[in-house]
Amino acid sequence: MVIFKKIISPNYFLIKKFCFGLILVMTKYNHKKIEKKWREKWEKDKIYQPDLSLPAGRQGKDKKPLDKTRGKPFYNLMMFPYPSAEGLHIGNMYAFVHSDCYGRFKRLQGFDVFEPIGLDGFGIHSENYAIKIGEHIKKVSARTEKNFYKQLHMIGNQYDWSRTVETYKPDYYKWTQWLFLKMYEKGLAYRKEASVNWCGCCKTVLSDEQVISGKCERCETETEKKLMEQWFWKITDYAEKLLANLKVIDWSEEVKIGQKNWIGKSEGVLITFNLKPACRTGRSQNSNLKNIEVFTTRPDTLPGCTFLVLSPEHELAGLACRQAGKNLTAINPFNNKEIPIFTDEYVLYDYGTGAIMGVPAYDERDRVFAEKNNLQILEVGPEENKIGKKAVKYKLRDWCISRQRYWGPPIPMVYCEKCASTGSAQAGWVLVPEKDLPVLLPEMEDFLPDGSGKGPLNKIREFVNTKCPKCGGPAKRETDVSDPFVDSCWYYLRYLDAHNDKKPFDKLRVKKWLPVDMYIGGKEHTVLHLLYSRFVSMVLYELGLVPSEEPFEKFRAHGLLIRDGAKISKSKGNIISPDDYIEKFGADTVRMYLMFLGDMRQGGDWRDEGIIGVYRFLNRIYKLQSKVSNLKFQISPELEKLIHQTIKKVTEDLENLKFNTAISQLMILANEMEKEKELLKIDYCKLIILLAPFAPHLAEELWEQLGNKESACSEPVESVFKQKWPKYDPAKIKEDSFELIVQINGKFRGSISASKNLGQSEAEKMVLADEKLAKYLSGQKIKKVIFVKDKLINFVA
RNA sequence: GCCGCGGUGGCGGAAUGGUAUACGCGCACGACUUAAAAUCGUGUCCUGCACAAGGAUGUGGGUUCGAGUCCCACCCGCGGCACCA
Repeated sequence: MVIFKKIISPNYFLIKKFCFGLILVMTKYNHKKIEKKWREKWEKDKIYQPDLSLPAGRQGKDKKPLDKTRGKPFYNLMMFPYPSAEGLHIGNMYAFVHSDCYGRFKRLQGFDVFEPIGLDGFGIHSENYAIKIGEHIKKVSARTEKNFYKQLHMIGNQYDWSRTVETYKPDYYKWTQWLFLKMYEKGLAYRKEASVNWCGCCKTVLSDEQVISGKCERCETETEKKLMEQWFWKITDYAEKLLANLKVIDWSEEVKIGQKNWIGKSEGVLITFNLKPACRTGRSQNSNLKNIEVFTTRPDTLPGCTFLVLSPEHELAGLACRQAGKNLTAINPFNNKEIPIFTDEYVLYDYGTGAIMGVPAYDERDRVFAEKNNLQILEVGPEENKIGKKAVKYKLRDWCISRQRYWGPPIPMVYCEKCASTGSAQAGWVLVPEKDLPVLLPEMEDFLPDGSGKGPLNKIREFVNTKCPKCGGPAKRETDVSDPFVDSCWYYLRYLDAHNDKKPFDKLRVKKWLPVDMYIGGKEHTVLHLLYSRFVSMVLYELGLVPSEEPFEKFRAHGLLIRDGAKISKSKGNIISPDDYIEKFGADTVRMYLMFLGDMRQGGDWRDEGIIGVYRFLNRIYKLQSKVSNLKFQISPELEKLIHQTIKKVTEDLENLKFNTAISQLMILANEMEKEKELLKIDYCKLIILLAPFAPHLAEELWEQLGNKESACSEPVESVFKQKWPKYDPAKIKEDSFELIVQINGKFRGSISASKNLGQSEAEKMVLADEKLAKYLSGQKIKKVIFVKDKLINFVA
């Protein structure tokens, strides 16, 4: 019996599987075959490569002339992924398909669309992942690159695959280092001491995101702050411009607010407090300071100032009181009263002047401090005064680009003692000249930090010991690598000239394509990537290398994709790999479901149950083809109107990135078309073009199949993406009748079909003539009638 | 604590101050089928026998002829920032 079961059961399942498969073939379109066919065709015909020739009239003799058949350049950019694990997850896809759908829409509208892709592979995420799985980062990167690109092919986006960039390849980071050169030459790169997070157990520097509530992410040891010399870029010089330009760029409002708050401009006053004369002659000999300057936005509260507080790093901090005492005192310039000076950590060294005036009556934190130290709280009213001078301060800090890690571009600087002593180089630091770039990231087996506090590159003597480019003497290389945000702040430029080893990007070419017309990405990048990119673009603009200060004309943030109401994360075990769904339902279904499940700006909730709806929809569209007739006949006016309404709605929704409602409108049209016995080919063609940005593979296939039949479509049979986006006829949408909403006391009681431009008295008569509606009014004393033309009538009793 | 975004059926989600719940999922019933799956059709916010009448957009107020939408206060969820004087 047991043996019998063993024999029969696999066969039984095989038979079942076969039958099921057969039915699938009969009732479903073959997405695997269709999608593979079109992916290959798109790539073979290089159909998505834009015209990157130089602007007309300015190209050299041997450059090919501008192809006039292509449209206006449209740079459609999406945030390139960082391959931190083996493969892309559905959250990455979420952003990419929306962006691609928009790009395809623009292509159909006749633009010459440039839509590139690449990998942001340098950085701590990738490095940590490699360390975690115990494999060398280079090996891991090679593997993830292959897999990421495979997945990105599968989703069917219209990428220009001839211009991919990977930030961790020498031909890319050579130019990241070049950017450092430019910054340094312009006086925007400098070195200073700054604190880093240090884990004493792992003996390594940690990034802020690796410190979870004061503890090391990996070993849970309490982290400490360690002062180290680091490289900075002077983004603060551009604070005002970064702020001011927010008014002219078309970006998601929330992101602009985020940047504004991050820049944190506040206008106030610098007030000088003289130290008490006795103090100066005494213990403050080692400081030249005769006074303390504070920054305040409330100079009118000066009368209530009863003490000063210095940050612990302040020059005079050592002399001030740690507890109530009178080591050092100052004079309040408003009332000449002597007030104590304290030191406390609640005052930040790098904001304002590193010193504040304590006004416990008006400031919550000052009051807490005063109460703790039993200080006087003076309840006096604010009073306008002219003490101090106006000043503007920003929260924005300079950008620390140093990373004491391995997986990044080495900062192209050399330290030369000889040049330092002769004063021929600023503090001994010498730039690696452009001709010697790239400074290659050396191969190393063990790229874990060595515990010295310096980066892992410090372990390689051959790398560190070098010749000074200036004097030729012995010198030492910088062993820090740069922040991955440096890689990503300029990648959109490199796409345009991805394989040029003579220069980072072509000036004329960027002139043709920049600024980026549409940039879609996550709002988690509100303040870092998006601010750094703007800053660097401003610098390049001043150098005359790019055509505009702002890199991204239009930016739209998308929301977070969650699953079953929860954030998608490994620990929750709810990670979705797009591959399985693409295998089962096809890329078109996955694309469309991602766009259908919610508003892009708000994010969405992926439910496995929901994807079937979109799958059914695409199959219905496929089957509709059998209703297409080659005969000419008059379609119903209702359907004709719906077609025009759909064109209008889908066009407007796509322009406003409302993909979800655009799809629902397509569903409405398809549902109506299904009810027809026959469809005009020209109408079905319109539906296919409208569908194309969402489900490109299926649209191409249907377009081709239509072309094999006779006539009707005026356009030649070719890629559907070479067709024109349909236009709607406003006259066909115009209604001559409408449903008059009837309200009694604001409550909906019914509606009457009426012709447009109906007058109020006419409308009242119609309501009274309606038995059902009139009964609501009988016995009521009507005080007032609100009449909104072509919309509603409201009787107020 | 501050800033931003949100809270609508069983679920994902629609709604220029004017018919709340489009579209989709699920569910129920029906058609096709020996049967199931697939597909198609009908119905589906709640209370009610009702095509009678009410009640529902986080809570409480307000403005308005009329509020999911505008204003005020509060509660909850998500994301970001942490003493920025």
